[in-house]
Amino acid sequence: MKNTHASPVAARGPADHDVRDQIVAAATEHFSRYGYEKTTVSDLAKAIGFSKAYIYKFFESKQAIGEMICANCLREIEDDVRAAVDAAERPPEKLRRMFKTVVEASLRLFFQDRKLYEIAASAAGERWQATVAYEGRIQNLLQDIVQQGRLSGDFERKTPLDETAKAIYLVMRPYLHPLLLQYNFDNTEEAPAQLSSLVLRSLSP
Amino acid sequence: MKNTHASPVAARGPADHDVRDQIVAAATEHFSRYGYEKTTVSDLAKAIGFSKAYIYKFFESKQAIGEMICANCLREIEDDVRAAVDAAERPPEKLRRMFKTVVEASLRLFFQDRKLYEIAASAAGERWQATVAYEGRIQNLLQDIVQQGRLSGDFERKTPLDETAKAIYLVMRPYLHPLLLQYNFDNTEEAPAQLSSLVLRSLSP
DNA sequence: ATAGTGACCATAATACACATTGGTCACTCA
DNA sequence: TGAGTGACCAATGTGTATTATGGTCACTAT
Repeated sequence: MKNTHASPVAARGPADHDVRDQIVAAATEHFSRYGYEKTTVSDLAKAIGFSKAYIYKFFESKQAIGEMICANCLREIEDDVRAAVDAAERPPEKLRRMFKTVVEASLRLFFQDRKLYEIAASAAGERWQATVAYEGRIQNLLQDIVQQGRLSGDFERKTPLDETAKAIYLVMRPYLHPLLLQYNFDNTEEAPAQLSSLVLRSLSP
Repeated sequence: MKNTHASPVAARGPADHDVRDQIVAAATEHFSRYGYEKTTVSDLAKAIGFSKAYIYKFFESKQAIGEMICANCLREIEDDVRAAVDAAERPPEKLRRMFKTVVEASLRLFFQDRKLYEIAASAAGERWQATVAYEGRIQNLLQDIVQQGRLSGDFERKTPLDETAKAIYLVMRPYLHPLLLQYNFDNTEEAPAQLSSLVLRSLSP
């Protein structure tokens, strides 16, 4: 069953409830083992020992469950990236690490949890909230790094900050957007380094 | 009928023959009106008043015909781009024009001859020779511009030429690769200008 | 009121018989 | 000899009847 439309997604029922967590746990398990499409809501219901109808007390739709799982995946990537960025001293190195790590983490998700990657990919294709938000946060992170670099004197200050950040984001996008990454496998080896270098050259004061 | 494999494509029979041209003409007509998939080889045969079998004296496969048409489309884009590049005086402006024109021309193909665009897209997805060659030529054009810029003193000379050209190509790729362009519609307005600026900043001596 | 469900519906997925299509080859006719 | 073809095959695509699935709701038991 297809799910082609853009998505305002809302949770439903008690936000903090044991059953909600059970559902998420079961969904993570099933989605990653059998895939999003092949898992039915009834499967999840069976797994937690409740009826299908009860699940809909907590989630508005199957997609909403998918969003949750997808958001978790993306958050893991994001955590990796933030850790890598924090670990680096100076902004230029932060930027390099960010690019490198986001590609590595995305690829790891792709090859290790391919089934979960499929969710992320279709989420990106259908513009689920989870990915839109993720992209926004990555963009912010990027802007922060550029800003830091300006303050530290590592980066130029003439170009408008948001424009610069946006442009850099456009450079990275093909490698962090799950749907696009697929088409860039050939370049995942060298692209992060080469593009980081290019971007850093463009940032030099 | 699907065509999923990579493609060594060869022409067949007499290279320069009236019937070959007729086939190409009929294919251009039919592909752009009804689409590649919906056009059968028999349709083309009927259109030129020969039997289907005769067509295979000139083309190894239906895909080979598609490649021909696709190559023509890509050549049109390329011609546009080269014209725009030639019209610009200095290398920085050449680069700006190149980026802008390749996006415009690709979008024009997309909206004007959507059916032909579909060929280009699947050609890109399946790595037909036509697109591989096209990408290669674009990459060369890019390298030429960078080289000119170095000679004229507009661009820096420290970074290895091929590496620089490759990196810039990676920046442009999402907008000239027909398959990828689809995912970047949101950015086709500002991306060429913003990314050109970024690239040019990275090239400044 | 709260926790939980079976029965139900519209739509989407599947399965399968049947029709098309890409591609080949032995063949004809001039 | 070479331009041109009808008949044929395996494989893919298509129409359709059937099943499975997402989602809702009135309802029960506590």
